[in-house]
Amino acid sequence: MSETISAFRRVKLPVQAGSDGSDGHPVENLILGALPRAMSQKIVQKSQFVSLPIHTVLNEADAPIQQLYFLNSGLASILSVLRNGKSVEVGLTGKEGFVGIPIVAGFKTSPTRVIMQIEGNGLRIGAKEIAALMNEYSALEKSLQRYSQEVTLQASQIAACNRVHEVNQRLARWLLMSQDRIGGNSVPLTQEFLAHMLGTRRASVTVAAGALQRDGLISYVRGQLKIEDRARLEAASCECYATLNRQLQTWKSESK
Amino acid sequence: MSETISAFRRVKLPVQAGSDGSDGHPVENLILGALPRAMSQKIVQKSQFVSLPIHTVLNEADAPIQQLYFLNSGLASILSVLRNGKSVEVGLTGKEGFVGIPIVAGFKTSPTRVIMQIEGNGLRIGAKEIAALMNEYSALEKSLQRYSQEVTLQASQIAACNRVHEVNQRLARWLLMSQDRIGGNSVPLTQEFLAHMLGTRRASVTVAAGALQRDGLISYVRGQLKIEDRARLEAASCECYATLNRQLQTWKSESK
DNA sequence: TGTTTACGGTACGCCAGCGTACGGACTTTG
DNA sequence: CAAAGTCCGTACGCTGGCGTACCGTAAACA
Repeated sequence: MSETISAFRRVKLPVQAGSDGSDGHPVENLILGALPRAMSQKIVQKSQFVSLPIHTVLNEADAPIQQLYFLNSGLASILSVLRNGKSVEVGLTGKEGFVGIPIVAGFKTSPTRVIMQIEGNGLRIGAKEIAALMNEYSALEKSLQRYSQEVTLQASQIAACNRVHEVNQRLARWLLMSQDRIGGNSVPLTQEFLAHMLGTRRASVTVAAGALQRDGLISYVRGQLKIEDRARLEAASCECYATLNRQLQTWKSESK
Repeated sequence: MSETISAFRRVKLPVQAGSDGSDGHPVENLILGALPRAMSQKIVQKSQFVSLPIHTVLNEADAPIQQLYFLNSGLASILSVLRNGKSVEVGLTGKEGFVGIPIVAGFKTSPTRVIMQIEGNGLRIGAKEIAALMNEYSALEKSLQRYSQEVTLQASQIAACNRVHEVNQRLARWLLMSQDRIGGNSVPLTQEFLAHMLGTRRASVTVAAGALQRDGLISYVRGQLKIEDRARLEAASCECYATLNRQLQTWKSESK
């Protein structure tokens, strides 16, 4: 792990023209989509459409959380940052969720870094604005709380997984989880960054991914990874993937 | 790890006489203590005082969460349970918090097991009752939400810690965290269960604890562990302990 | 076009921790 | 008091993964 995570560059977020809420940009975020249209419209009005290139930092550790993001596409990683610059992924967010969880409980800072792992776009809204909207719309508040709980679940499972499962399995789990969140079967990601996600060496990823490729579960070339046989990839993964999904499913049915 | 975690026995919880809310049992839980007296009184009225012997299961994984616990004393571990019966601790709760987090977000089940690691007592209240009270008192709801977020923080940090830090450091961290939660400097716990907490072998704990004892940081005999030199124990622990505390402190000041 | 950078394959020595097992000391129970 | 159980120390072989380093090839850039 020669290169520290500080290699992530800060990128300016281009605010797209026509992002005044008057549309032009379809909202694909699932939390917003599940809200009554009047409610989500109001949120869209108060927010800006932003492109989110790879490695964009959405939240920096210990920095005040100024805004919240609803992703439409792409994938963000929630990272726990260690003193030596290393970091370990503790959660994954795509269009099914939002970024800026501590805000929901009324906190203004977070000890975790959130970065775009696969480029995409989304809606950005100020912390104050969303707080006001949460007060106004209890349905919004509830669904943000629910998603927070889902991320807690992820973190818990990953905590256990990191302790007891080996790289091969964790890699398979990560690929499955990311595919679920971005859709499609192509994951544009280098081994270097996969290593950061899994908190391991790049060389270990090379070996693990090599084995998966040899067996025909995945294929890849220079930062373009493709899932070839999802069923067998699930079999190669540790139980954590299934456990997580099962619970998310249960919760989904409970909240109806 | 010859013995699986299923060795935890289910224990009947004796409901103490005089626990009708008319007192006799002082409330030492900090969440309840921080609420306006009228509010906490109401909660106490609706709940029962229970003794919680060691290894009592407060929540079983995947089982419906029937009640919520406010501990007055003792220590509970939140465990992620794996298929092979092993389990890994992802969080710690004492009198500063409560047990039954998913309820706050409206979920009825949890994938984690919560057990008493150090005996104590607390208040038990039905899930429905607390839900009703949360509706009535937004201050209660807020503080439960805040604590949920603190547990998420724990899980995240532990996820990273489990990945990159070694047993010695993790053991020191665990001892410090538990001391913070129970007060005093004596931790009644065998190496066997410490191993379960840290997700490692008992033999590894023996070695790590042996080193700490040799250096005079702790001392122990047969399940009675004592912290002798807290300052040096902090130095022996990984950064995770300090990081966690710093963030909790920050949040405490933010929520004023 | 040639040069630089990014990405991935491989290798080597090393070690923390695993699984397992045995034995000694203390404690509880009959 | 003996027997059974609990708790802890220690040991041994083994391996997954670490740190590091080097090299080939593909892509990006000047």
